[in-house]
Amino acid sequence: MTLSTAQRVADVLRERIEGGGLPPGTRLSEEALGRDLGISRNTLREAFRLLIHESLVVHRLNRGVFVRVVDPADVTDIYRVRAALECAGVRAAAGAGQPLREAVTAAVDGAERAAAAGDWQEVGSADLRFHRALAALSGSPRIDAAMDRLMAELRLAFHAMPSAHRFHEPFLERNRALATLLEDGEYGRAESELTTYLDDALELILGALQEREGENA
Amino acid sequence: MTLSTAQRVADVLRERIEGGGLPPGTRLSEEALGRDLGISRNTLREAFRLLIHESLVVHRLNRGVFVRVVDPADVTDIYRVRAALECAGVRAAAGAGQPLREAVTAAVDGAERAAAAGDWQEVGSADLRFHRALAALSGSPRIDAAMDRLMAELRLAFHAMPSAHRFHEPFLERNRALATLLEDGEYGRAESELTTYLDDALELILGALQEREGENA
DNA sequence: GCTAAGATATTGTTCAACAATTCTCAATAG
DNA sequence: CTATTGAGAATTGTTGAACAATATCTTAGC
Repeated sequence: MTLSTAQRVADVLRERIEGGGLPPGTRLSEEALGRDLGISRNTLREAFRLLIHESLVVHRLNRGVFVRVVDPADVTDIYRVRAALECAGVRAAAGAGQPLREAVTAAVDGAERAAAAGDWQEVGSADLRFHRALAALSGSPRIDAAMDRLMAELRLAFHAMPSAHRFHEPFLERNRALATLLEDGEYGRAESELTTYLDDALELILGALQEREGENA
Repeated sequence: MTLSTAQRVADVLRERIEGGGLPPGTRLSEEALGRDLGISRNTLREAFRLLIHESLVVHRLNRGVFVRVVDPADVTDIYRVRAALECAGVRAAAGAGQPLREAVTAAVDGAERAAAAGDWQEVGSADLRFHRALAALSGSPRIDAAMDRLMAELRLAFHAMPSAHRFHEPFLERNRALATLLEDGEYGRAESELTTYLDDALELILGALQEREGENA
């Protein structure tokens, strides 16, 4: 057995959460879930710890674990941190190695290919890879890890987005523009464009969240 | 009891580690520690997970957990992230609220008072507060949390520093200069000064680590 | 001195029982 | 009718034990 039971259970729960089967705010009862999955409470708790580390769920003492709720304040904060890390990457681009710079271009290429094929889910993945590649230009393992956690949190918020197509389409062109600016060494302009880019994306998401909020009235 | 057993155990271990009672590289035996602290292995492992999340200890599969060893590559990476977060704070200074800006000045004041009193340990604490206040200008809870983790990691490396006095003295003046630049709205100059400041500090620490490395030959 | 097989010790995983805490909900006082 | 309180139910926290998997140490043989 190369994968522990707890890991497999965590995989199942991760799928259910990201698939929408377990909506944000849901309480994950140890007894009910354990009986459902045929495992002991202790093993389930071990699985919870893995998901807590991914910040997919949160743990409240003596109250249990709940599927993470990402509210507008969280999304705003996530974009603040992204701006800091991705801008730092852009400013480090001049001194970054060739492989790191190529990863940026490769992500944009992938997004355009996926868009041409109409695979908008893959466009979304490529977009995440693009932004991760920007931050990775710093060459910092800690920044890479931080970006991964931020992206995992964002995925939860994306559940509220009505259409991946409509959300990602306008950014395809801007991704390409950013990549070109970097290739041309226009780091200052790339940074200011990236800043407004992130502000625009944040506003789109916040708008979608607010609309969805209105529905529950 | 408002704190879980695991949390209290984690607190005890954190103190022992930061106090030097458990030097970097020490293996934390589950059975021995559990017997020593009067808790079960399961609870101790829960405490370990909290410390792992703070990156005070590391876990190696089937080998147990060890007090974190911070090597030169780690220190370099930590300073890369600090540069990204603190510079982001400086650039957000214009839009930051009055309390956040006052915290920066207050930290510099505190450091100077402590230096005048000859309390160099307190100078070190005030210096950390100063840099945390810089990053906090972004107004981001996630950035605050990240800075706390980075500082905790750095404290482990500081154990290798021979003299807090010699290390901190030259930066007292530069802290004041930075705070003044911020008060005067000279954000561009503040950022470039901060960048060279962090580079200098990194070099000092790396030098000290290398010296200490030489001693163990 | 070095290698390999076996013995020992430690961590990984799972379980079931008990303790401590929170939650539910009806009864009561205002 | 609302707010409070308290007993009981439901849920999580903690423990100790057992067994499996892995690493480390010991020893025999070359």
